[in-house]
Amino acid sequence: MPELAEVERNRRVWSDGHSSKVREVFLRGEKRVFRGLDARRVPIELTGRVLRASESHGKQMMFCFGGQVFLGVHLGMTGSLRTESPDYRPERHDHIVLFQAKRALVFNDPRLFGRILFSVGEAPESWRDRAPAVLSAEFTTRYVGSHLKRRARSPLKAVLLDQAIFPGVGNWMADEILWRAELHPSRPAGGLTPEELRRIRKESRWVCREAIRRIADRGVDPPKSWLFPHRWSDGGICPRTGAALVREPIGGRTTCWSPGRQPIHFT
DNA sequence: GGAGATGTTTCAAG
DNA sequence: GCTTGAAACATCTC
Repeated sequence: MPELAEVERNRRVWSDGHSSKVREVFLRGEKRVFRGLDARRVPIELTGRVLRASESHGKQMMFCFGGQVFLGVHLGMTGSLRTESPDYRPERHDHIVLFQAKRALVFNDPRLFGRILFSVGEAPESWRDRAPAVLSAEFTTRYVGSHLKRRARSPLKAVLLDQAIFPGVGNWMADEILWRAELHPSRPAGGLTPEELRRIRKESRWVCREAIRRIADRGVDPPKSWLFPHRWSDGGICPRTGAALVREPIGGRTTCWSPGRQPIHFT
């Protein structure tokens, strides 16, 4: 269940293990989540290290250990982090478990779309090269506009999902942003007026900030006044207009929008 | 049994 | 060389 705020919530679960040493590492190194790295190094480097700090950025998380050891986690579509007791026995879809004195930090991912990054000395390149956060000062209307221009012919929905532009925005957040900005998800990204561009930036930031407050800080789902609870199945009603919502694939993903509120008038 | 799922990467075509 | 769309990845749930 991992978009920006869910990712941050998962990070906070493992942050229980800050300042504690890793006594033992369990991992299923042959699994796809370790693609692109030599998984045998992971237990060798991590055993005996203290988890010093962690950070999330978009859909990525980085856990930093003593000795400049870095463990990155991407939850993919079905990944999750949780803690268990120190005598926990790893189960079927647990791919890495870090045992500490008072808990076990567990990464579970049935569908294996998630990914583990690992490096020693400095953080992995993809972490160092990440795009500006939606909530950062660099995320200006000018910045958004220049990136949308490059994707001029793609539907807005597809561009909102581009992690190099909107880090952390996933399928439901993209729908929420477009619904609030009153923009049809099929609109070509290059055809927005300056005013519409400002709305994209404003609502992107609002949805990211509020999602973190509710989901990461308080652990509750967005309320009925959002598109969120109405978008998951056919038959949903727009909480602003009272009209039927539409669900159709756009940009390769299930997309939900409110026709009266988000017209296709190509300006 | 079949379709679809809150994601990314890769590949081929335009 | 860049953009774009579709397929592939693997498993579970409805």
